[in-house]
Amino acid sequence: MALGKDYVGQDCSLSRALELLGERWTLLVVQNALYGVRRFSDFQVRLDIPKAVLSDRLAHLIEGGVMRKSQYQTAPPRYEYLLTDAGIELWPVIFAIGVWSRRNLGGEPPRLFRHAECGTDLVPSGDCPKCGPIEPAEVEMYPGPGPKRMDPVSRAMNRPRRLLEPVIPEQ
Amino acid sequence: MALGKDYVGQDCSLSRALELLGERWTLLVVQNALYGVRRFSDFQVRLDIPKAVLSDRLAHLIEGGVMRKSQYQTAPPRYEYLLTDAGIELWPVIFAIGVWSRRNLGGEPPRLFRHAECGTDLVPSGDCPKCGPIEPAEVEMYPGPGPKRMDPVSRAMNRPRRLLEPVIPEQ
DNA sequence: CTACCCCGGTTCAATGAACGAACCGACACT
DNA sequence: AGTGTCGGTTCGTTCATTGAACCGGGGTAG
Repeated sequence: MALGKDYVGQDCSLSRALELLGERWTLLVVQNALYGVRRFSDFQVRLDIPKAVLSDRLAHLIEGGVMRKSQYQTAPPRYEYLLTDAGIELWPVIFAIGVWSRRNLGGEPPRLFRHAECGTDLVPSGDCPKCGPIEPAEVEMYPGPGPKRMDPVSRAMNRPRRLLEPVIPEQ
Repeated sequence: MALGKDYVGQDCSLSRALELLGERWTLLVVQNALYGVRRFSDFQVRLDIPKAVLSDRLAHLIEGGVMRKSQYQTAPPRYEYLLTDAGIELWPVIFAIGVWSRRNLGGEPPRLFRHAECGTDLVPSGDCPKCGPIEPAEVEMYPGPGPKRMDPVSRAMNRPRRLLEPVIPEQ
């Protein structure tokens, strides 16, 4: 999507954002990164995405300044994929789409979000109703009533935890 | 994207929303509907989108309850495409992506948004800083410094006007 | 009456993207 | 020496997008 045959000629910010974020899987990758997924193989397990596509999407996100690649061991060289500040700023977008989806498409949420400090669930704007606007790192996710995946990565994510806190699948 | 090879197995609201909204062009169609575009040919002129794709996307949006088709003349039968309430509720999502894009990808905005009643520009959350949360119908768009398309539909959109107010290209 | 235009589409061949299976290289462990 | 893990790449098949051509109902100008 990002080469040549884009949303050329569009004059709005939305089209520029969609060239980067509008490809299939991309927003789900960012969402999982917010949820703490960092490793190539963990994204792959959680998303059931072809490796070639994941590789392509991560490359585009890095190119676009949304994620960055960081080496976490040298022998053999291994990398993890982290959100940049620009990427973390996508939290309101992802939360807003989730809110819209639950209101308008229905379905039980597998995860809920509350302000870690005071335990109050976030309102649709993404703010804490008691404390006002909060950072993604102040948000705690905890299991909701909806169905959950049972792969090791998802299971590690089903414990209450803050956004951006690294997911460590057991074994 | 919406048939068979979807984001099956994903457990989150985001993936359900993306099955409907994540296809190429779809969010741009919704955005233009919020900006007042209603007719098939006007979407087509504004977006430079293949007719077959536009037809497909409108059908999916109707199926998903985001838009509805309304007859505006009988001989010959002509239809316009309107947002449902669910569709109008996508305004915060679209505004949030636009805000993110301007902050993180740069570029001059061709359009700015203010509260129609008091004339104050909206804050990133989409609220009016003086009056608090407001409805999309209370938002007025007006030309910003960025480049603008010059097709008849876009030209009609470059005058200050409220969201959802129908665009009527001259001629 | 005829020709042409507008609107809202559909059809079709060519191109490009996504999928999934197979493979690979570096290293660790047994 | 063989097996396993991580982070990929390669490749043939399938699916989606594109742009051009076509179409039909009706209005309008000559």
